[in-house]
Amino acid sequence: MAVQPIAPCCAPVVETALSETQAQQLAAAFKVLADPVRLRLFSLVAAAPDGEACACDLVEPLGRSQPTVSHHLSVLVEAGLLIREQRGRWAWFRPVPERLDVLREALGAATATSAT
Amino acid sequence: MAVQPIAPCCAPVVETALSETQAQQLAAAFKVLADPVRLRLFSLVAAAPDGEACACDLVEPLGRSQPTVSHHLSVLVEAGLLIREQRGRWAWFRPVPERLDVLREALGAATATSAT
DNA sequence: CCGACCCATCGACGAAGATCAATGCGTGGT
DNA sequence: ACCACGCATTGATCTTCGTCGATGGGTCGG
Repeated sequence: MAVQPIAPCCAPVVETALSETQAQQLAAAFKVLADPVRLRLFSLVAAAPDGEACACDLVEPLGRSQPTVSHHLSVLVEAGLLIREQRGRWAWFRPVPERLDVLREALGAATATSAT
Repeated sequence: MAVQPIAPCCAPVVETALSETQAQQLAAAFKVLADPVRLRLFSLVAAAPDGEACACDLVEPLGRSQPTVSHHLSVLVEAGLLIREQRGRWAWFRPVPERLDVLREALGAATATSAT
């Protein structure tokens, strides 16, 4: 997918208009999460009991082929959302939830729901 | 793009693993924002001085053709991020920032940056 | 009325991406 | 050494999506 690490790029979208460059970076970041397989992969790893997961345990629950899962894992690693660690013949993945902060900040502050 | 309104679907991605249906809904929501033109459109409308913007003022700053801008505006409206109001021959758009709350919540709570 | 204007829709084209079968490359057990 | 295993890479296919030119439907001014 030609992915780049998710990096802070801009003030909240609701406050100031984005430049073309800022919009491209933000869109690329959202594009990483704009796929159900990648979302499930990240959530599987992030919700794993030990804070890490083996690739061998990720293929079956997704119902996709092994190359497809490997591809999506690479995208997540390149985006900085996952860290890959090789242990013998197994590849283990740990989440980097701080990378999500960039996107959350770009979405702006939470809207007051029941304020007067 | 065959868009559906952005709606709450799931707990934060870092806490519990997403089901296939939840992942599809979330991915669809992120896909709406995974385009630089749509991001700039939304930010232009959201940052407009009067809280609304005319479509006639959105074509030129984006550098895209009028049909393209109209298409992206439709996607944003179908997703519930913008509201379209027709006034004579002009189409005015207002942002619905609350729709972003769903995505922010799905990203989970903010990560403590300098906490001890 | 008639023409200018704004905008949505249609049809088509090209680029990007998701997917899989086949293959290659390490690693570890026997 | 050899083979089984786990995973990445390649090549190819099919779908999705962004884009634009052309067109059509309303709306306003003269």
